[in-house]
Amino acid sequence: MSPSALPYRPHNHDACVAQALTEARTICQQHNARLTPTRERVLELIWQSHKPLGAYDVLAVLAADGHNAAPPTVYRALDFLQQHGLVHRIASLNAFVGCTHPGKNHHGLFLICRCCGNVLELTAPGVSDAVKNAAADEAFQPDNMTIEVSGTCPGCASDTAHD
Amino acid sequence: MSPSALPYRPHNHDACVAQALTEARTICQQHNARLTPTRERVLELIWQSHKPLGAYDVLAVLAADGHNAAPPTVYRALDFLQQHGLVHRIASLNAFVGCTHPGKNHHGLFLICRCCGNVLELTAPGVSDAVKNAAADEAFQPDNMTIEVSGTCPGCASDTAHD
DNA sequence: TTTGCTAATGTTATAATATTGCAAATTCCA
DNA sequence: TGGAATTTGCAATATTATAACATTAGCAAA
Repeated sequence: MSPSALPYRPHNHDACVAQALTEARTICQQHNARLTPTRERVLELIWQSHKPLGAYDVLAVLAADGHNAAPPTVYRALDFLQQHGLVHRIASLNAFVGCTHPGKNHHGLFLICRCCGNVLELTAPGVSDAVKNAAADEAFQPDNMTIEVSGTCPGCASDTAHD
Repeated sequence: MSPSALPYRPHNHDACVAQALTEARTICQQHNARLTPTRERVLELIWQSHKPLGAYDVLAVLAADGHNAAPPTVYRALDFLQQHGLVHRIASLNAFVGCTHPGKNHHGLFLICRCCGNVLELTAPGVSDAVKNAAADEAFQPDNMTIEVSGTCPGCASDTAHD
């Protein structure tokens, strides 16, 4: 099994989160950026599952935490985390997931399961190359790409198979 | 020059619109679907340029037309047009563009110029295949893909080059 | 021609997502 | 410590999208 297939399989998710936070601290240090308590908490919340979380879902948890937060609080934290490559925004869902390859320079491809909602982030060089070629054919200079595929993950496919 | 490079070059855009409307009528007939006046007007508005138009931009024009329209009017028309493959929604912009390959079964790839706002839709089999392969490697069954690339179009690149 | 069905539209309200602008507090560091 | 820059708090508002229900138009069978 490829390690990237994690979200679709049982795994020790606490370890996932812990690792994400540790990596985030390292990266922020390297970038000389401040992973403040709010930012760290938002990152932790985003990482609570492999399902994308909406900004207002984050906001609700912060409120439950007793944090007196307003939308800008959340959007600012999310902007910061995106800027440092710690979370990705899934445009087709208006929601956010933790980046599973932080630090590495990459254009993610996201496999979004319609059934369970989990998102798997892949680094697919073949895809980025194909996109770059297609753009080059039109003399277009790409600087950012959004590639999101929705469908059925292996887990959900096997579940429905014997319904 | 490939014909698909049209949006980035001067062209007789009225002809573009006229052709889009004609094709739309044909397709709706084939689908046994009704291209009502509101739907046709919305399609025409979407086609007024190759820049994506927001739902509320459409709404504003309808209002200026004297049409007593509310958001659902526009969203319904847009849903209809999307269903019949006549317009595409650009997820990263929350906006809509006319489909330049209506009728053909395709997954579009969109090149979005940050500078002029024009969008070029490509049918790039190499890209879809690469995405399908990447998905297959994870045993993921894709059913819809969003591929949006933002960057600089050739026209804008040459403009800024001699600034 | 009426009746009844379905698709389409009108209408009001509201939900969900995101941003602006300014003031206050905190952190950095010289 | 003092001053600049960053971060946060907060209120208001902008933008995008949908829900729910009433009404009307198109069309075919009785």
